[in-house]
Amino acid sequence: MNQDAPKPIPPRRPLTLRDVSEASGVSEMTVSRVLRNRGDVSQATRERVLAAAKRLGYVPNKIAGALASSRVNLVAVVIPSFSNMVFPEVLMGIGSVLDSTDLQPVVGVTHYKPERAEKVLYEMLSWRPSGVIVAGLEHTEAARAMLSNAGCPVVEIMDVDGEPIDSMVGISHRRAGRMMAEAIAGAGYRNIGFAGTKMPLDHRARKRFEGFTAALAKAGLEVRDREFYAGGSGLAKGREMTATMLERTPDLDFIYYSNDMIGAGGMLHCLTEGIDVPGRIGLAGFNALEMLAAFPKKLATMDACRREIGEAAARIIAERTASGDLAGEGGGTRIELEPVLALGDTLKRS
Amino acid sequence: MNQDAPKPIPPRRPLTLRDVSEASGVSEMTVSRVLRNRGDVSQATRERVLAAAKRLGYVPNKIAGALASSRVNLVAVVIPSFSNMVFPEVLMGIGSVLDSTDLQPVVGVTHYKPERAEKVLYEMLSWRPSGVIVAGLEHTEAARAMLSNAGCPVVEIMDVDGEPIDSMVGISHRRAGRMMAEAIAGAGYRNIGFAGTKMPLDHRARKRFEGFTAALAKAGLEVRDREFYAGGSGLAKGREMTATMLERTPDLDFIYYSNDMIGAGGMLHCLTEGIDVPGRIGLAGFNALEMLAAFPKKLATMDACRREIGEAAARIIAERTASGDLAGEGGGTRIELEPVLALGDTLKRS
DNA sequence: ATGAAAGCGCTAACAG
DNA sequence: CTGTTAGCGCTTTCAT
Repeated sequence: MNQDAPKPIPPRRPLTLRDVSEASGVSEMTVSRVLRNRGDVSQATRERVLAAAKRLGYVPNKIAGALASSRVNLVAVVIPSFSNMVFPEVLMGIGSVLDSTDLQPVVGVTHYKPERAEKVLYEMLSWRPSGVIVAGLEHTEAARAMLSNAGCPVVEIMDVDGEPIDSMVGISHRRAGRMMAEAIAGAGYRNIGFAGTKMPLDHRARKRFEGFTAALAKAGLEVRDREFYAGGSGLAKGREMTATMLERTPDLDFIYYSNDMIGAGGMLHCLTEGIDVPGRIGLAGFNALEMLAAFPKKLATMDACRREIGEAAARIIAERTASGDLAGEGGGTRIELEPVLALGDTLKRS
Repeated sequence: MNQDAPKPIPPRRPLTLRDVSEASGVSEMTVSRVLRNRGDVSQATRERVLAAAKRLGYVPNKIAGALASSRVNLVAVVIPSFSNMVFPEVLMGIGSVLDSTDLQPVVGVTHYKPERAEKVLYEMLSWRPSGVIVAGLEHTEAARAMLSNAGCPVVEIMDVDGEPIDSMVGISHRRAGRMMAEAIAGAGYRNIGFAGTKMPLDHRARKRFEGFTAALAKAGLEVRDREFYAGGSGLAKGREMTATMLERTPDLDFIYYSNDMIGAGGMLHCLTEGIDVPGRIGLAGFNALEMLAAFPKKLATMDACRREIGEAAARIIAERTASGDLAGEGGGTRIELEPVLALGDTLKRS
């Protein structure tokens, strides 16, 4: 074997800076500088070190680095679920912004359970992240205490109906519900049903519903029928629920769905049953899933600005991290995005 | 204010074990023992410590803990994308298994770019995770080197057409493509088209296509037309591509789609255009998305066992971590799952 | 059952 | 430009 081209030797124990130092004949400190592109190092030394590190297959130990520097390039992201497309889209927004920094998102999932949220948060904060992005404004007392003392920027996302701990980015779900109710009532629908998820802990869905009923009340209307589901495919459930409601309350002339998946399912039901939409019955969902564009009829919906929310939240963390403003001296940023109504083909123009 | 119920004082600097030690009058070491449920500590001391920790709002510093113990409860998960439902489902499988351990998944996304995969991997390995789960068997040389030397269990998932570095869990995409081709040819279709994503780096899609064409060839057939797309909503793209192909090659009697979203789009196109499916033309997708169940017609598809793959991979990591078998003395586990064909309503029974 | 001492692998701060 | 010296906050190990 050619001695001038030594093969990397698979290490038994993880390599340390010291190994690279010895292999390159340069002090640990200088190796550290080269590897982090910090300070002035001569081109010659730099190359020697890089060559040695590469040949050995050295991967720095961020744990030690983080402990020594008390800097951690992790951003904790706490979301309730992966299952519908809404949070993946928020994550994509976060990722697209953080990709151009050296920050890295770390995701924790709570399944809409406050006690899990507490645990996930505790776990993540114990890694001393550079920032926290958490869905929603409602937290247990313990979670709120942890967030207040996190010692890093905290951005609560999705919702702006409440007081943030630090910063918040989102839409007003009450307003979203209200806007939809006004559009529906304004278009002349009178016998309105609601289909949603069986989730007392989905505060945003609850707020939309509250805004919805409040605005209906103002128009002298109330929800004529409602149906809730848990688990399973949204699309299929939407079909079932729609069938159920139309049978139970035949004179319904509108159904407001708490998300686009069940809304699209309801629309499919009407299409296959030959029910005239939006004449005989109008339909609307929530989220503005891209998917809707492909259906024969476009469901009325409302854009929740998911990607933008992720981007804005990540930007807040990135900026505060860059400026070293850990405590949020500025008093925290508040960004309310505008949910945009899309009438589509399932809500009569008023 | 009641002096017996002192309020937690928001700390300027993160609290340390020492703070809890001083507040409780117990040595740091004992505090550490209590907080980790390790060793014997008297009930009285335990309570004092717990009370102090809670009152102060102490959150342990895992960075220091990990450095001292060289134990990290993180599992690195490297996936190409969040955008379709396939990887979120894998993540749910992983999560469901790790939730009952003290391991925590950390997700990195590569966007199907080898150079990003390398960077993400380097970044994650530098946190010395307890295990790595990475999608696919194809890696750059550098990535392969890092994985080989990771010093922890490495599970390559989704695909089994190749040699794993350590363990692998997945299906054979070549075989999946072959099975579908056999079903299609067996049902009597002869003018077969293919619609897929413009992704030379999606090796699994490529392997399915290879298996597909190989099996067609064996039946004396070849792909009559093909169409590729990039980006955008799958559903909408599926419609467009289908329209395009049917115009260009009117005698097509089957289209095989590389995923269910575009397949469902194609099906919607046929439904709205009144094209007889599966008589005039047959359709099939891939993934067995739950969503398909809600459409008026069920698309023929193949289950890629996404959730099961996630679960099995997580189980391998969890077991190896529990048994301390970091190096994979057992030689690595190989699990090939069986993709299940679902004919649905869009592929004639043979 | 509890404590004291010695690092884990790296980086900040300072010295040359 | 490069090296030296102290820790970072915790856990391991060994006393007591």
